[in-house]
This record gives sequence, structure tokens and C-alpha cells, in this order.
Amino acid sequence: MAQMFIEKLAHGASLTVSDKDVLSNLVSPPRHVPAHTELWAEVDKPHALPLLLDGWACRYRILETGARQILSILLPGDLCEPFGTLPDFVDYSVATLTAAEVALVQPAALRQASQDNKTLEKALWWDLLMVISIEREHMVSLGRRSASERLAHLLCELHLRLELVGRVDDLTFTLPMIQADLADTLGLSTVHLNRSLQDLRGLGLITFKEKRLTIHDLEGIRQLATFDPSYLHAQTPDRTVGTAS
Amino acid sequence: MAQMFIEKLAHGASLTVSDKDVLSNLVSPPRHVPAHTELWAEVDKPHALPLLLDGWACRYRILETGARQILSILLPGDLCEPFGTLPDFVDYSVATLTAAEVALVQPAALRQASQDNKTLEKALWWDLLMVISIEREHMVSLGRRSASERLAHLLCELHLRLELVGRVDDLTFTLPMIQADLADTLGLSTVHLNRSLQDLRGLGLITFKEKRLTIHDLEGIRQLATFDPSYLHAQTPDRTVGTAS
DNA sequence: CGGTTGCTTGAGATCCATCAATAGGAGTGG
DNA sequence: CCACTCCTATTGATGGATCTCAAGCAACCG
Repeated sequence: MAQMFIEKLAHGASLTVSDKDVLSNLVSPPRHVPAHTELWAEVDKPHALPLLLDGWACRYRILETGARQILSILLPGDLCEPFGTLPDFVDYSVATLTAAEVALVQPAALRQASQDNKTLEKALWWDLLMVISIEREHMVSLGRRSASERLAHLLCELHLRLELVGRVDDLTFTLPMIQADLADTLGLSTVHLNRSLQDLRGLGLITFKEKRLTIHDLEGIRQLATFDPSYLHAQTPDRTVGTAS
Repeated sequence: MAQMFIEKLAHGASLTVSDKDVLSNLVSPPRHVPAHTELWAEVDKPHALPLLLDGWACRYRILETGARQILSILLPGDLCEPFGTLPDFVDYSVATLTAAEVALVQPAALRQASQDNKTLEKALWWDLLMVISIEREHMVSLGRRSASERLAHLLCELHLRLELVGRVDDLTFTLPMIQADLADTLGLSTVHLNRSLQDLRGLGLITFKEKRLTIHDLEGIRQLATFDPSYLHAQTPDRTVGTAS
């Protein structure tokens, strides 16, 4: 089921039952995919867009030196590429971080639906906007925040995004990434990432054990990260992306 | 006139004369704006989208510490926000780097045009795709490239983008940014940026004087930067043809 | 069990930031 | 025209943040 996808989009516009039906019909039945599987590789590119329904994935780039930079973390409900932006070739990869459930969407059908239905259009643009927003915030981290601040910011972001799809339990959520994944997301070495984690632990802000992360002081960690929860443009569902007046 | 904008979009789809007319009509007459002027501040946000017709600008964020991170450089022909993605509030700023000519576009009209005209739709999506692509490449630089590599990569990118709007003269172009701007783009201090410039100069790759940058060894600088010119997804320049189909 | 994977710690090297000072150019006002 | 200031580029010196290399340890697994 496209559950997660629809639940997330509902934060971008007030979807009616029939809107949700339309969305459901755009999504193929999910398929199980093991951890560490390339998603583009399995797909007829311009015609199918993977949609993550369960599990985590990431968009990343491998440099010639072998270094990896993770560009974005994909959570349940996320499209591999946001609405409408599927190019005919991609210069980076998308792979699962954990075992996952992956469905397919026809990009053309998505666009058609957004032309036929203003509410869907708004929701899809909101989703695209959020992806861009998250990536820009990520750039700020990489350029101007210290290691611990970057880590704190990422944890705040994941916490907020997981909340949108109902995967947070009273300030604790499962964070299935290994330290090397986190390091490659934040542009750090694994050694230094490890020390940054200890930093946050030492400040009493988090604990992270057996893939469960819990935040002990939400205000504190947000302050350290200078995290502004409004940047996802989420919350109140009514929002316009420039729809005709 | 919307010259630059149209010229750039022509790299994303083969625009006919009438397509270009449609675009022209979407663009208000330009206004002169001095250097270092906030562009959002002057605009009724959800209803008007600034379009840079001449001069340079940047999208940036100021942190609480006072540090600045420049997220993207805007060149002639660039929209302040790519097609369709104008949120009703923005958590970063856009300001001119030089004196500039700025027009306004109605985002709603842009989207309407893209629904009525498949070629325009394709061109506008291409432009959005390119913005995302540039920003992702920027993330790779910030996360995983050394100072000199970052600088080299930025110069390669600007060179290629300026070529798309006909502002390169045989490997030299005017680069009106001061060193502090470059540093804030690349996540470096100005001192270190200065030394990175000397690095590239010392390698005989560039000269940069009086705001004119010339690349002496395009292959060399691209190799140092691991710059892949295909990442802009640009069509081979179609200066030859003004009409198609 | 031996091998692998992931986490942790220590030590030293490197990259880059910060601080401080100089110098040239551009504008400004007297 | 000169004195002044501001802005920008440059250079040196020092310190700090982060990387790399290396080793140890625990958990898991065939």
C-alpha cells in the first residue's frame, strides 16, 4: 500500500478520500528489496520512478577517489526523485540502506494527475519543495557547521521527517544507519563521526544504541544545531505554491 | 528583454519562435537594481518571482554566528527560484552581487504556460532539473573535495553555465565576485580561499585579475576538479535553429 | 572457531581557521 | 590635490578541527 506516501503528502495539502484513491492507483504493488541494493539499476529509467514504502535508502555519489557523499536520506514515503524531476540519465545513485519495500510510479502519470487535480498538484509541489529545502539545509551544514553541529542537525531533521510519517515514539526512533553512513552524509570521517556522537552523548542530548536513537533534550539539541523546524514547510496543511488566484 | 532567460531555456528544449513569444509575454519589463540588494524584500512574495536578466546574484543563508553560506550563484537568465517552487515563505535570502537588471514573472502564469505547451513544459522542467543538479554537485564539493578542488569545480561550473548564455569569450569571462563571496560559496575562510586561488595560479591553470577570469588549461582544471560537463543535462547548443517542427 | 563487520580509542599529520598586519585602490570630503 | 577611510587582496604565524593510520574489542555468523 502507498500508505506512507499518502500520509506524507497529506502534510502538503488537504487530501480528500478520492484524492488518496487517485494516488493509490498511481502506485504499483510493492516489491521487497534487500539492503544495499541499487534502485536505479533495476528500473527502466524514464518510465518508472521507485517509491520507498518501507525501509531507508539514500541518494549518493561516489568520487573517483572512492569517497562517498550521501546527498539525501530517503525515508518511507519518499520518491527516489521528487515529482517531475526524473532526468533521462542520472549522475548519482540511489541505494537501499536497509531491507525495503519499493513500489513504482509512472512519472508521466504523476504529472497528469497533478494537472487534473489542484489538490494533488499542491501536495506534489510541496513535496518537491521540501526535498529542495532539506538539501539546501544540508548544504549549510556541510559548508558552515562543525562536526557536532552537523550531526545534531541531521538528527533533528530525521526526527522531524519521521514524525511526518508517524515513525517517532516519544522522542525515540529507529535509526538504521551505521556510523559510516552518517559520516558519509555529513562529510566526515567515521572516526570523527564517532567522536561527535560521543560529544552529543556527553552533553546528555541523546542516546544511540542498537539502532534506536532517543533525544533527551529536544530544545537543547535543536539549539546546538540551530535547527529551525519550520524549514520543512509542513504542519498546517493549507499552503499555496502559486496556484492561480 | 527576456533574452537571456529564453536563450538558456532553449538548451532544454527546441523552442519555436512562438514558444519564445509566449515566454517573452510572461516577463515584465526589467528594473535596475543596485549591487547588494535583497530581492525577496522588494517583492510581493507568492505572486511575483524575480528573474535576473543581467548581473549576478546569489541565494544564501546567514547563520546565527554571522557566518554566511552561499547556496547558489544566480547568473543572467536565472530565476530566483526555479519554476513552480516558490514557497510562501523563504528561509534564506537572495541578493544581487553586482548591479543588475531584474524582471518579474508570475509563477502561476509560468505554470499555466507549461500546461498549455509541451515544449515549454519540457524546457522549464529542464531548468529546474539543472538547478537541482548544480546544487547537488555543490554538496559533493562541500562534503568531499579539498579547498582547491572545490574552487576549481566552481570555476568549471561557472564557465559552463556562462557559456549557455553566451557570456564566455574563448575561455575567459568576467567573474564579478570578490574573494569573500567565493569563500562563502565554498565553505572556506577568505584567507584560505586566497591561497587556493594562488594554488590554481601556481599550477598555471588560471589567471584572475580585475574581475576577469581566464582558464589556461580547461582539461587540466576539469581533471583537478573531477568536473563532468554532462551534469547540466544541457542539449547541444542549438544556436543554428530558431524554429523546429 | 576463524572471519567479518562495526564501534572505539590513541597518536601523529594535515588542512584549514583565526588573528594580525601590510599594502593598494577607490571613494569622500576638505 | 591631499588626508582619510573603507574595502579588498595578500602574507605570516599559530592553533584547532578533522583526517589518517593503526590497533583492539565485541557481536555476529557460517
